[in-house]
Amino acid sequence: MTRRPKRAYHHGDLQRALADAAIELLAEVGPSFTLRQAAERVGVTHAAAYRHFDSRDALLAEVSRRGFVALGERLARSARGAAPPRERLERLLVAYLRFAWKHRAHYELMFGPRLNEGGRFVELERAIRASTRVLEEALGELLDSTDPVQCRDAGLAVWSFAHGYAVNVLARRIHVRSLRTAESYLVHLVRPLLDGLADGADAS
Amino acid sequence: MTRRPKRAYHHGDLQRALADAAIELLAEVGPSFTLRQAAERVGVTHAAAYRHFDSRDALLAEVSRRGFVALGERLARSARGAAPPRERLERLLVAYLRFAWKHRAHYELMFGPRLNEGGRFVELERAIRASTRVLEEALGELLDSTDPVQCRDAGLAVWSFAHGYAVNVLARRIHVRSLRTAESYLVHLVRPLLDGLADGADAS
DNA sequence: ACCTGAACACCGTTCAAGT
DNA sequence: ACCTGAACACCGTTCAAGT
Repeated sequence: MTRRPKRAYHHGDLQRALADAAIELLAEVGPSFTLRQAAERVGVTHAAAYRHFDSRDALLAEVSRRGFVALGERLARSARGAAPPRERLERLLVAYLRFAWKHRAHYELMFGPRLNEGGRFVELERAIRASTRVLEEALGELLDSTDPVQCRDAGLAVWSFAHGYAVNVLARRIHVRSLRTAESYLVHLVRPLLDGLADGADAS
Repeated sequence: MTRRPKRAYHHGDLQRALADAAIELLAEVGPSFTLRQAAERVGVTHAAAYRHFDSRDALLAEVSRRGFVALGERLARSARGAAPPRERLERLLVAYLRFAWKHRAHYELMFGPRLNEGGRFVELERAIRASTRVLEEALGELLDSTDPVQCRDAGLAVWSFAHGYAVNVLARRIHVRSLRTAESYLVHLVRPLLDGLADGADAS
């Protein structure tokens, strides 16, 4: 489909506009934002949304997908500068935390109860996998390994750690005064894990 | 399951009955269960719920609190048998995963967007802290340390890891055919972290 | 093809009134 | 003190009708 240049939303890409509005509302009023609010923000009747999304959950899934795409981009950019793998990993983790911190509600939606039950929303799945690829690559270098299984395991371990930490920070179960504090505490806490991974690779 | 209108509830502990019903509904229909459904299950008008809870969120907070109490009990019980700290920790992690697996929706609610914003719900906070105490104790033994800061850091690291792993399993981002498989994979993945923690304690 | 208007069943919350 | 009945504003979803 051809994209009309700078038309009003009504004639242009309403699907995209609704997702944009939903992401804004997520930041402004939280996860209980309404399909009708999103439609109103775009300047369209709420029934119009159903031309582009099967349900509110389908809209949420698209919002979630866009979140993973954005997260993947941040991670990739943060790892760009050439650096020893150890430092690269720490930068990745910090970038991960920053995303969760700055897009709190969006992040919580991404990791909330499953939006893609039943195998629908294949694109969401793909976006998730792509977002963690950078992590596995950096770990491959740290472990000096090309074994995909080993890299996947390590990637999963580090990702799980980062996510669990982010959740604890967002829920204020960790008392930090600023994002900066949370960042350095994360780097501090993850050190044993990275040490353990690197040593384990040596031993084998 | 079977609708049984319990006459006794009306004169008894309606607050408890509503929370019970909510937990059942969480398992049966998921997180979008309704305050009205809970009231109907108890055999009471939905307006009656507001005599015991300020809002639906308050009911959710109570349900969450009860979840953390239950989780704390499982963890404590799983660690009871005398065993080397390493094995004890692995049992704790397995018990943690089992809880998340068996009470999926309840667990997701517990770690979902914050129910206790604004410092209300102090009891929820206390239940959360209590549930992780066993973890810190076991880590104190592993690290052979009584330094509370060190134990808290280690506890936070292991807890973050366990939570992140559980979320990835529940979201089926990790492909496991059974709970048993998920358990042993968890033990496998967490090994580097425990190694790193133990080694780090030796070095200092 | 895309959107509107109107309707439906349902929801959280409130409150005067019953017991 | 605890609960009911009725009401309010709002929601997700559907669909015939407009353009």
